[in-house]
Amino acid sequence: MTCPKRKGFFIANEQGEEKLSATGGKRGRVTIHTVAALANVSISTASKALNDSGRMSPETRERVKKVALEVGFRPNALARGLITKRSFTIGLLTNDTYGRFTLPVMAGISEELVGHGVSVFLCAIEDDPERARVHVDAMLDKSVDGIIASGKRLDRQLPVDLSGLPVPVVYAFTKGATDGVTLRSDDEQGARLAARCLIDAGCRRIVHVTGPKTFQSVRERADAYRTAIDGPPEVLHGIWAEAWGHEAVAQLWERGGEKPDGIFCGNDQIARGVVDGLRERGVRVPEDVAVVGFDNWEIVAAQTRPPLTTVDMNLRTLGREAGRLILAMSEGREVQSGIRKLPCSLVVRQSCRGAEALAGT
Amino acid sequence: MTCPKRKGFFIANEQGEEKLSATGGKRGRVTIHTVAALANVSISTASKALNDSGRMSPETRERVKKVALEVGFRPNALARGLITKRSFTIGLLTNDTYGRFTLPVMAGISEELVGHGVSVFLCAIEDDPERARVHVDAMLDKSVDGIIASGKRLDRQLPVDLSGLPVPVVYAFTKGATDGVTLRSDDEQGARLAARCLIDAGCRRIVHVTGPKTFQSVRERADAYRTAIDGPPEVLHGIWAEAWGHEAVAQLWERGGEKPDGIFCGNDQIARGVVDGLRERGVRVPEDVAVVGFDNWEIVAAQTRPPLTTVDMNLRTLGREAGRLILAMSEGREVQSGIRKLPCSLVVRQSCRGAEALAGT
DNA sequence: CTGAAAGCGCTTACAG
DNA sequence: CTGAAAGCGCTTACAG
Repeated sequence: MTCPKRKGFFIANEQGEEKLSATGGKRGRVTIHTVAALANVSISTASKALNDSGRMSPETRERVKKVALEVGFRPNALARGLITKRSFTIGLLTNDTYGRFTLPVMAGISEELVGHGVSVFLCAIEDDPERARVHVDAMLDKSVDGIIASGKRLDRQLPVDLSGLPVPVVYAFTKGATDGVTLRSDDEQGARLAARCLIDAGCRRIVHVTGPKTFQSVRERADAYRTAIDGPPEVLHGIWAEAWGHEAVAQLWERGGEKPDGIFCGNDQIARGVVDGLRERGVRVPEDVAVVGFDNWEIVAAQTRPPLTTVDMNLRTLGREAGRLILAMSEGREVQSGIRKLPCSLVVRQSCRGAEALAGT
Repeated sequence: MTCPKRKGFFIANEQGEEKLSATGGKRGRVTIHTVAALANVSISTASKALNDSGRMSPETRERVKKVALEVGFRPNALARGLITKRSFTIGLLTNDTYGRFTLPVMAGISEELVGHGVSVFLCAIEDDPERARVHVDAMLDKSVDGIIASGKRLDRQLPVDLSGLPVPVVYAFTKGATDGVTLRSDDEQGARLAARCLIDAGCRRIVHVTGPKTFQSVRERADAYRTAIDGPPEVLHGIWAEAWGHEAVAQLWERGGEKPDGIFCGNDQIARGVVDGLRERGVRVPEDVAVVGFDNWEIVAAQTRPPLTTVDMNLRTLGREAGRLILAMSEGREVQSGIRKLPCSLVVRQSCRGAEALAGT
């Protein structure tokens, strides 16, 4: 035995043998003591070997790593976090019950972070300040490395003040602190994409059927639509529902005058109502009237007859970006504050085929 | 000064003063040392006072608690977890990308646990065994107190083996280990609810339009339907899509013979297709044909014209139950293994009004 | 090149 | 009734 006869040794070796014989491990996980004992080094050296820190002979480092691998050693994140002040966890706060926006964002965040060993707490707070507070406190107790606040409107804040928290915060798809880091989609650019698609499809008279004017995104999309089209703009405001799509078609077709040959809708639900309304009137989509939606909400867009051409806000990418930023901030890297607009893209299905239609494809 | 002049004191008091002057707290959070120093007790006593453990004079206990409240002391969950072996975190593993099932389940879990200080890691694994492994390892590293595995099919397992893990596991809406604890909805009872509603509405010839026979839930619902109705059963299998609903209506109406006066659909998407198909043929719902769906997927059920009467699997309740169970197990309480079926309920909207229709309400 | 010691922020026997 | 000591499983100066 070349091991120094120190107190920890026998215990460690005991564990080691137990671990080697029964890899299930009932009496707790294998700790760094086991690895150190088995590799015949001190736990300091074991720690440094595994973290690629400190200086030691390459042989020693390799030997320790090999042993660690063999016994399936995984460092206890709680113990590590206590010292390093990094817990490798972050929190995602959301008030989006349906998950329409949260889920893609969450997928992106997770995608970006899981490779860095970071896990994500999901906290659904549903606009309840009390509950929000409880969740935030629970996360701070657990020393999260950062919090991503996500919502469903750009012009509303979550019902809890996240400024002045001892951890970095990134806002995604919700109104953030003025000096915070905020991520959002570029709705104007998205609206231009939609308008461009309709124009390319040969539409001359394009109407915009959208949601309540109180939504910032509604105003932005409408503004972009107004400047993007050639003819006189017409914006019809209503609620975010299929029924409003029907209703709008009824209004447009039951009044006198020229009918539109292109309709840009504020979201996919409205678009679906519009398409259904048109079909019921015997108006063909996209031959007589081309329609473009907004959101690319698969369940709505793909089931519409014909399937919707629509603007995708690339929420998953937005989530990845949020993950990247919160990681950088939690590692102490400087991140520029302000609002970052991420581009939308157009998903072409049947309801508007853009230039293809004219090309006769 | 009545404080013993021990080493920790000055540091603690220093922190205490900093904390009291600037409640923001930049130089780390306030620790139990601060509380102890300010309350003039040892940290052991402080700890016991705050945890309502040990014995001491009520005055001392109160004094410590008061100080803790004043300085906003919150125990570091990492440190506490290291000792008590409870991290007050659990993991939710899911392969349900859309969140159709996961979100309500998650809401229920969270609802049940947040009051106990437990936070939930959400891990979306999308049927990728590799990713599942990475997520599970990351959670074990963080010493989760338990894992809830949730899916979207009762007859499929998640792509990772969760048996033999050092933490308890509860399966929700997915196939679990044979000796595990599994939660699911009672689909047969749900189907009986649907059949009963149609029968009560006066339907004499009820057809079942549903999804692929390969799904266990499809078979269970179909079996329950067969025994629940009076007349000869007829089950049409297809895919889980609106298009199949249309198609089924076409098949039923374009062949000779008697038409159904009631249709029980395997999910809300199919039901929506059926209702749309009927309307397009001039068949009135519910007057000529009553329709009942399954899932109560708000976005589909409420937007259908007329809105769908449908079976709700009460996934939120299922989530709460899963939370309750995992909490019990993580606290070492015995929980009976096996499959637990939770009852469904019927949400009555317009497409089938059950007995009301006959009552003339 | 390697290890003993101190310590992260708590809890829990144990001693007085 | 209260506190000193040991320790959870690690990391990190520091000393040799």
